[in-house]
Amino acid sequence: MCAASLIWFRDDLRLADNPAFAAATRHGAVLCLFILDESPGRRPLGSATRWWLSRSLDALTGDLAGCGAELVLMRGDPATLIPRIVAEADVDLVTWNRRYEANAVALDRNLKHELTEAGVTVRTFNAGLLNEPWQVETGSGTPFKVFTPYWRAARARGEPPAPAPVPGRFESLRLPRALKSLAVDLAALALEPTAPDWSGGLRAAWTPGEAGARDALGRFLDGAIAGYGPGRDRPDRESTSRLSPHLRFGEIGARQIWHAVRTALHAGALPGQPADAEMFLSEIGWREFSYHLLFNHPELATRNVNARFDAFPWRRDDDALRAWQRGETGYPIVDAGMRELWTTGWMHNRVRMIAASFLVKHLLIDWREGERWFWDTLVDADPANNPASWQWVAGSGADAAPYFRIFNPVTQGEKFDPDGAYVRRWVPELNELPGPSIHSPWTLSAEKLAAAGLRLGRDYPQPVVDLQAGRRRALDALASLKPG
DNA sequence: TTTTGAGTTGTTCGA
DNA sequence: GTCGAACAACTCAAA
Repeated sequence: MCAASLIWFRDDLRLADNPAFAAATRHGAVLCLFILDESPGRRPLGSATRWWLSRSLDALTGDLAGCGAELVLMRGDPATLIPRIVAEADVDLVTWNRRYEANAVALDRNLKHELTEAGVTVRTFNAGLLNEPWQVETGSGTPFKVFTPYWRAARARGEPPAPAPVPGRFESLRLPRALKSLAVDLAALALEPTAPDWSGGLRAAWTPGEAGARDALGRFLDGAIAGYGPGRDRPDRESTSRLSPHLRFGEIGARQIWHAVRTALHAGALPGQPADAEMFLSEIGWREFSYHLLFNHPELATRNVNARFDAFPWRRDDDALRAWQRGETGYPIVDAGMRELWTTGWMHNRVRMIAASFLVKHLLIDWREGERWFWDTLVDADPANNPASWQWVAGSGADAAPYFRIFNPVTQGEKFDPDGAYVRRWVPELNELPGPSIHSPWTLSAEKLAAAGLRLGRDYPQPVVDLQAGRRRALDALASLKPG
């Protein structure tokens, strides 16, 4: 019989620098498979990532078609589907790129064991990370809990391997007739919203897929990476890479980004700004650190890393939570961010910190509420980044953030959106307010508000909480936690 | 084992 | 308007 292999695509929806895909093509005729993972215990994707996934699968289908191959789609539990496919299709090699969520790790491990017992070769790879979570450890062999030493140790391991090109010609394997009934078409996965279709803003903002990821990286290296150091804090500018959703689904890998940045730096294409490049690479480092945390804290999305926070006096306030979600808190920079999120499925990183801090500190609402909302609405909602970042903001995570770091949305707005251009874009009802006063409309006189055609409480909300009082309440709540 | 320096992203107050 | 200090104490990582 002829050699046949199965590549199981998951969070690695690309053809270049995809080691599992490359290994499958080298082995024999390849069956390309994606399963919408509905295994028990798997956290369902949020609405925005479902939309992205749909578009990304569509792109991957096209890219594979260009190689004369077909992407087979299924839904259900991979633990039962894959052995069945392997047996029916007479596959003798199965490959995939590793995942790091606890339930996915367990599923993959059991499946590998079962297939190996059945005489099938299973090969697994790292496609998404510079270093896998267990590869970076302290001198005493324990996981890191602080970013800076983690990143130092990661860097000390040297350059990541150079990315591999798209494999050359390969033979594709068709799905056996007996399995046809398991395959579904993309529409049947029902990943995209229909009634109503709210995805217009997402479509306008993004091009999911490997080619879209490549373009985004190219644009960033040609533009915003110069001056990234200070520029990345400016939501009023196109100052970040916008690669996060592409990374989320592995349309591009960290190794590819790393080497593209280094190459541009060496070629002198980044005019005298190694510091900007370094700053950007450290953002990739934060993603790596988040995966390190997720792997070592499997319940990162639901449990405080710092158990002392289990006693934190969170408030339940459904009205305030709803105001935050809808971008109606009365604090313009927060509302702008939440509306950018709602419209485009993405929010500038600086504004994420401000909006998250506002929910957790000023409103004293449990970080898990925010994490869940972001999980549902962000196109880049990532199982490691999202919970790790929320815990970082809340102070319950593994970091050294001083307790008194409470972002003031007015100060932050004046500092990082000095002309109010970002607020004007997403909160158009404030458009006529003059200069920096746009960040604190409640301080304006009735005359000035009227001149801008604005009545607070009708055209735009009164602040949902007083900043001074909210800050005081958060500090008191933090002080109530017993020292560990 | 003990010690020591350090820890992403801030705000406020008073001189 | 600008600037430095204060804001807790703790934990981490490495020597």
